Amino acid sequence: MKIGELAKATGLSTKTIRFYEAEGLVPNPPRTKSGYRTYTESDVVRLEFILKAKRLGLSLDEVKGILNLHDRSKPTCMHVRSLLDDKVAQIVTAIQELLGFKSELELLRDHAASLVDCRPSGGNICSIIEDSGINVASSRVGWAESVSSSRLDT
Amino acid sequence: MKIGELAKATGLSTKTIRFYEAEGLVPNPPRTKSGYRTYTESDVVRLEFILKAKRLGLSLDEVKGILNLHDRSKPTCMHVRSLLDDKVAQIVTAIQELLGFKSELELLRDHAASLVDCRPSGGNICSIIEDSGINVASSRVGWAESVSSSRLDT
DNA sequence: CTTGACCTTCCACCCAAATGGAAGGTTTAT
DNA sequence: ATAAACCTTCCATTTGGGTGGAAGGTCAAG
Repeated sequence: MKIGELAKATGLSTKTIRFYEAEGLVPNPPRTKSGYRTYTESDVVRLEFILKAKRLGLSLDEVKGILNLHDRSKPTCMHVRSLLDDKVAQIVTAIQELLGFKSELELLRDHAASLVDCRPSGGNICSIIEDSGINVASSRVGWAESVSSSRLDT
Repeated sequence: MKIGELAKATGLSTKTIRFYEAEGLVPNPPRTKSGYRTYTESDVVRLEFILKAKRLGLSLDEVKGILNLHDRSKPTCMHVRSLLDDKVAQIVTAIQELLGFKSELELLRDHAASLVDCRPSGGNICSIIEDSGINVASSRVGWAESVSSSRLDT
């Protein structure tokens, strides 16, 4: 199977497959004498595995970790279970932060709705934001960040 | 005030302040005859405003939009309110997606815990993932993405 | 007068996960 | 024989929010 056929079989682009190869997610395939990559069914399986794992929210690095274990014939299930546990925990944390943050924003929005005059009374730029009681010193820089960043560092 | 003092006053680095200037978030400050940037208290206020708005989950582009309105003396509150409304809506969507995804993962994890033997029965790499019923064709590529991407595009 | 702390500009690089394109080689069908 | 379709490698770009460093100018204290 050439790379284009593999691409069609998996729905990935040839670019992406070569990218995965460069990233070490798929092994270097044997080449024809003219240099073309040749693949087998097992490569389809492997790429589909990668797609499923990605769909589960695993990063390419995490998928790579699982595949490396597999390739060295070590059991992957414990590893995968703890990865999944970590993901669930991350999601729970994210949901909690989002809920807290949502009520913070709603409070603020309702306060804004109650302002008779839109011009700031004391604040210099926008009283909605400046009267918000938001602590500038806080390290949180946008709620999205608490939710991304999924590396587990081995 | 020189840039280093402004940095200390706001907790930002001098790099970041110059970056914000390049991005149009803070105006070009007057310079000393030797080229040093000179700031006043109002720049402290402006940077603190930016930090607060960022803390509220607004992107630099969104903050810039608010500041531009303010600098042209147009009322910003309506704009800010709708920005806030949009953010709340985004958060609600994100929470719903996360909840759904969490139960998906939990199902999977519980299935994994019930496996007596860790070695895959039919799957080739990891039965937890390969038996997951995850649809490869799905376009979702990780839960984090549904939660990031906060542009509102005017 | 020199040391060290500060300032300037500009350019490159980080993260993830690819995508786009140029320049050139190969295979297949007509 | 030649065009279309495919393949190769390598390099640049994307997004967002900055960070690092080089090369050089300036300023205050001792």
